[in-house]
Amino acid sequence: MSSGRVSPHREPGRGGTAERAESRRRTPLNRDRVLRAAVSLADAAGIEALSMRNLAQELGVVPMALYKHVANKEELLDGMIDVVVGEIELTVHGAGWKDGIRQRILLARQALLRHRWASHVIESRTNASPVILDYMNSLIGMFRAGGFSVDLTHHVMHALGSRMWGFTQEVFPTPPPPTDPDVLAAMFSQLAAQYPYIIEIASARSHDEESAVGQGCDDQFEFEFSLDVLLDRFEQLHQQGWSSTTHP
Amino acid sequence: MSSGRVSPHREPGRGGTAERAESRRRTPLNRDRVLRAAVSLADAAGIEALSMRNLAQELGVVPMALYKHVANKEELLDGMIDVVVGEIELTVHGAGWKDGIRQRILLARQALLRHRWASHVIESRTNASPVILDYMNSLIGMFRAGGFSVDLTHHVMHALGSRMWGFTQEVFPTPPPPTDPDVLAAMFSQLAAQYPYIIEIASARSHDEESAVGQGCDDQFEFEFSLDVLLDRFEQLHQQGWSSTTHP
DNA sequence: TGGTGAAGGCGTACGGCGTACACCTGGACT
DNA sequence: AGTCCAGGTGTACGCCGTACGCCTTCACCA
Repeated sequence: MSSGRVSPHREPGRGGTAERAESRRRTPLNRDRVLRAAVSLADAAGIEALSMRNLAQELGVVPMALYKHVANKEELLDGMIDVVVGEIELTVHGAGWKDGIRQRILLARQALLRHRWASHVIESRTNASPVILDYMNSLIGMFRAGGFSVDLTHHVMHALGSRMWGFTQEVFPTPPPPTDPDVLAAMFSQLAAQYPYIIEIASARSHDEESAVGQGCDDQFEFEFSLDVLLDRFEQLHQQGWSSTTHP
Repeated sequence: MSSGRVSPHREPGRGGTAERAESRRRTPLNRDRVLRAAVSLADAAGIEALSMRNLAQELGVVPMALYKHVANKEELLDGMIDVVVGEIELTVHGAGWKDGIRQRILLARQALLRHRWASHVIESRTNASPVILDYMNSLIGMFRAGGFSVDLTHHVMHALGSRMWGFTQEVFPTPPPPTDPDVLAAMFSQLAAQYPYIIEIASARSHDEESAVGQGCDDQFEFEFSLDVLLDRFEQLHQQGWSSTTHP
């Protein structure tokens, strides 16, 4: 694809007509275009396909050209996270801190879900950019506005952890459900003997589905359940005036 | 280092005396030794220093030799996690599900803390080994034994998430505290203007310490706080007979 | 006792990665 | 007209995981 790409420097390209064709890619690359292209590439081909070389090719440019706009790949990833986090809508809905925070986090979740690689990348980041700090600061502010003490807010933010970005690390393995029904049945009975409780749970959540094992859960439900567990308990602690000094 | 290493194949080595010197490394490598060495290497030098080449060198062997014992690096990482998870003490302490689970998870945390790379690796795994399934199965069993319904147990395990391994993804950036006091003060006032709430929190938790900003939190306290938030709320939901069908 | 087969270590090689470094070029500003 | 420099180029280096074929060793059995 995009086979008609030629190095623009070789052609004088002064002719008014030909210039138009080149104009798009001679627009000097800038940091923003690089980040956006990186996000698109990761969206389309997965984060593991995002190499400096692939990204450069996508932009019709030689790999080293990127280094004029980002210091290195780490900084590229930081910038990509900024783009995603920047998409989080910061308007406040709902009444009261609890509803407001709930809605805010669910909006964050939507942004993160549009870029499935983002949760993995965000967890690998070690430096917080202003965009990240803005988000955190405003979230903290919502607790404070709800009357939470500085102390409680601090611990509560820790307890939220990565859930403040709207995702839960899926440490529950959802292995590929084998299609062959015989194989599935055999595997099922063997697993049932060895891991009865896991099978019990996996089988139970067949509300609508009759397909016994696997099949995956309703991620959105699980997320909201977990979020509410946290928020509801936060509320209780707040109401009973919890403090780390009185409850060590 | 280890300069005296020579290919054993070149020397007949039949002489009884010289054989002893070689005996240690001619002990045929096996999967277990490979995994253990990998864990040690990651412990000592960090997970990013763990390459097949480095690991091979550590074992006095050529890189490709490892592939006779592990299929590829992914499987190596899986195996390393098995080693770590296998270190989790599965004896049950405390009375009642809540205490039992709390203790169990804190023991898991200890194992994970002995291998700081493990939390990052465990999150990147996509396949659950029998060792992992064993741990999960037994944890689920503790909820069930405590009278939790299959339904509630399922959601509760999701809510635990990676905390069931005893770690919390530290999405809170603890940037390096600049040593120069002047720089620190300047940075402080600038941050205070832009992220007042963050600064408020960061400054507050100076119980024992007087050093204003940064400095990191008491991880263990934060972990236990978060764990208790979850377990306490789980208990309430259990007592009030929560069910996903009645509380959609 | 000699032959054989498998287990396990070896060597070479390939394609991909991030990126250091020197170079070139076109356009803006003096 | 001359200078500067932002920004794109080309080459090269040292890592990485790992495919493939070879060679040694040794247990086993005829």
